[in-house]
Amino acid sequence: MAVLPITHARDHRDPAASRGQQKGQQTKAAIVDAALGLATQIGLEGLSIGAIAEVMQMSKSGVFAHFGSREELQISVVREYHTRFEEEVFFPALQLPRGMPRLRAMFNNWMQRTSIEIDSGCIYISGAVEFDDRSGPVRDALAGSVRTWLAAMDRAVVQAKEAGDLHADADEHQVAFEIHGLILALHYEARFLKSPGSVARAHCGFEHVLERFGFKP
Amino acid sequence: MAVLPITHARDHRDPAASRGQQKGQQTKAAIVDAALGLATQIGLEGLSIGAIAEVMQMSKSGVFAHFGSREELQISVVREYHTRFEEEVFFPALQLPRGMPRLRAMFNNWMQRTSIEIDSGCIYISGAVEFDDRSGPVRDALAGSVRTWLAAMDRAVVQAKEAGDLHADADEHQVAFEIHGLILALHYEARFLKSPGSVARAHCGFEHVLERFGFKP
DNA sequence: TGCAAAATAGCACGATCGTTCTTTTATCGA
DNA sequence: TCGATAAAAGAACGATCGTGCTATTTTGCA
Repeated sequence: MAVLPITHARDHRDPAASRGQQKGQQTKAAIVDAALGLATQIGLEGLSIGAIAEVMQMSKSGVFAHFGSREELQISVVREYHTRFEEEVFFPALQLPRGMPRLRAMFNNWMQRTSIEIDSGCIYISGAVEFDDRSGPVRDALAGSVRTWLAAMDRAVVQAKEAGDLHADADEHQVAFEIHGLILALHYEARFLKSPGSVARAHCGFEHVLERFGFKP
Repeated sequence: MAVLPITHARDHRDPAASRGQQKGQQTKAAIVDAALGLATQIGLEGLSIGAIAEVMQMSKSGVFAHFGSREELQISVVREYHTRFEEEVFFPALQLPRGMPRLRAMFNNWMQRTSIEIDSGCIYISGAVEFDDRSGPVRDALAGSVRTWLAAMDRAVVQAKEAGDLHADADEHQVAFEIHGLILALHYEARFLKSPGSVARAHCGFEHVLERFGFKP
């Protein structure tokens, strides 16, 4: 389905780029974008081809044909979210030197994204609830993305230890665990309970974690 | 199924109590029990009258008649969960003296319930995701229950301050916020990511929070 | 500009959903 | 045990779901 014919001329110049410019691929990207917007609000399981078709002003079958199954659409959405998360949270932090600057940047970027997601929702959090006792490719894609990010957090903590910013005997995943908890509490209390001041509490909690594990400002 | 016959004597003594023992009320309680079991696994929104009817070996309309709407059924499930949560987590902790013993008990009971819910799921967490940008009576019931519990946590922290177990200037909801984060991280990492050692990390994190806010063992 | 192929639309399918209405069965006091 | 009433079943409804199949339209190169 959606077979790409590759002409000689295009093939010569830049097959990947030309492929990305065909109408189909462009529409598909737009569908994934719309689907991601819907998924952040109503969850991956709440996604329906019909609702996406309405948003896109397309027919159900027109949308469907790009993916072949709802599951494949969900996976595309997870991948798109992963890409954006990396671009927004992870990559900018890599510009900063290892150790405390980068660790702080990672947390701050994560927090900022979560703050935005107080309105729009986060599929790493909603997806975890929807797929926590299921199996299959969607769950695998989701868990893979989250694990990748948490592993990056672990590495950032290790680097902070190596830089002498945190105690050498600090358990890196304990630090990451407590930070993860702050993000989850922020999302829960701000998005569900609508309680004000959650962003400040998460920031405050982050400082506590750093102090506890040896950071001296 | 499992019918309790009602004697005259009962009826004479307390009509209200006997009414509660009529077949219908008993069946309704059994339905709510089954529905709660389902909801912890697939969420409140995943609940379907048909699935409950199958579990109960009843007809759809037989189940439906007890509630009048799916929404009313969901609310009943939330209320049942609230009751059980109180009985299991909150009331036992009230047996202990105010201050650190009670605060510890509340956290430990909460943790233990969350540990069990690694297998069964927690509707305070899944429900928060499902209803975070919706309105209506189900959301209200859910948010009300959660707020009640978090307020009890706040009070327990205040009492620990009054008992001199925590710093007098500690912000009680900051403490509760960080504790809440630990519970959420435990649930996330254990239930979704299946990563081992999460229970120990939550325990460890709790001690860190206490230390940070002035508890000296 | 014409033509193959890709992209999209249209339609129908079986299933499941919550809900309503009617009918049958079970319950329980008199 | 009878009879009123509560409880449960049964059937049907409109809606929506994912998905297949077959037209139709659009695209993009020769």
